[in-house]
Amino acid sequence: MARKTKAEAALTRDRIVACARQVFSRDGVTNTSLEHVAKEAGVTRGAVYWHFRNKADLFMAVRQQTGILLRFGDFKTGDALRRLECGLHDALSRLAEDKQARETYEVMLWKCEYVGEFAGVRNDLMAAGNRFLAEATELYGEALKEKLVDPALDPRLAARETFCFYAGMLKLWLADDSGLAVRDDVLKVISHHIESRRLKKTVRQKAV
Amino acid sequence: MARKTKAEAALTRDRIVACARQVFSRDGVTNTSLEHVAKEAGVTRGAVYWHFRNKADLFMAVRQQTGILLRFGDFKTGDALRRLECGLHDALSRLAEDKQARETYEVMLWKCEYVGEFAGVRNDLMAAGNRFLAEATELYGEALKEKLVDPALDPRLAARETFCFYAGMLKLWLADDSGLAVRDDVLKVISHHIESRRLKKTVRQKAV
DNA sequence: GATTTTACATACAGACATGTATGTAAATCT
DNA sequence: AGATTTACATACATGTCTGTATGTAAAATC
Repeated sequence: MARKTKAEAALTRDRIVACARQVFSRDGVTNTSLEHVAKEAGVTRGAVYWHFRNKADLFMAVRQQTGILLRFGDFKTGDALRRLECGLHDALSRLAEDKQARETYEVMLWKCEYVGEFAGVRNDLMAAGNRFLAEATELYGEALKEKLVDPALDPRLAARETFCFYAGMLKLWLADDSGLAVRDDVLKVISHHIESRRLKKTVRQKAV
Repeated sequence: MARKTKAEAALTRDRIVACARQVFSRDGVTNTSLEHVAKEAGVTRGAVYWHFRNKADLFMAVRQQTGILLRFGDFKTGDALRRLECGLHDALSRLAEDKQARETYEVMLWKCEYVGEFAGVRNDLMAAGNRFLAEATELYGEALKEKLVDPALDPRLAARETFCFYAGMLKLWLADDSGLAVRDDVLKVISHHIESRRLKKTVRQKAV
């Protein structure tokens, strides 16, 4: 077969990854054979095995092609609570707009078994979770200093709570057909979660 | 082969289900062949196919063998918020004590791909979720009537938030090795989630 | 311009899973 | 007590997936 140019090869690689994501999200990771992926991408398994060592390796590439969802650092305006809210808001909005991100996360949360070679992926996920926890703890700490929240609030617990909330929301949002109930008003639910912590002025002055 | 008595047959059936849960939780649903399950249970695939139509059917049996985790109805004492808290508390405690429940939920949340025949299971899960939502909404409504919470609280949104929180907490708690951080103080996080909604007396009287 | 890689396609061998068909001895029914 | 059904074990036929080995024509290198 006619050898492809380097640029062309990069294109087929990208195409394979994109098709893998699509097929994974349709059939589940374990159920999709590399031949299914290859056929979808218009190549043979030879091409897939040229670019990737095996399915797990391809799966990693799928994950890498989709960037991180949550970037608290992007938001510099507003107080700590608002920055938290904006971060979560932004993540869910991106999910709604970006089909690629949606598919990738659906695969990770609903169409993948974290076993064997994939157990490592779960550790990756949890590492990302720990970064979330650290950032959220930081932000709640700030909120405490700025007296935006009940002075008795424990930033560590609050961050863990928000983490659980976010993880569950993401998963439920992605449960397509059945998740529509949650999907309708995620943004409101997020605001509710964050804003319900905010102390009203009259409350802050007169409470206890 | 010597035909077994009805009682004996029921025992082997139970044994197959129990072993299936164990193997599922170790190797993932898609990766386990019915022969693996059979071998673990000390029978052949013949026995498995006698009792179950296929793997999906067996999986349903695994789910059914483990009862429902969350029973708000069991708690009659205390105000609405406390009953909510007790329900969540109880679910997580049961998870910590009951290995069977732990394995079953680990399979459902981490070791299963919701695709094809298993898409129906996800709908089951979401139906259970809707019951959760209904009960939680009810309880928040009560809390509102009893003036335990901010009168501006929207029970519907609050219930959805708690639902997301619970779903994420369950999933994170079950991420064994990596989830230990969350596991240590789930109970405190739950209390934090519920109690942070409770209006303090001085606040309730003087706010706005 | 000859040589060496590259980017695949094709071919091959082995493992494994599934569903069903068939056999069978004992439990259950009548 | 004979007939029937049950609770499996065994055997079979088939499809599928994986990894690797090999072939090849054109890029890339020199």
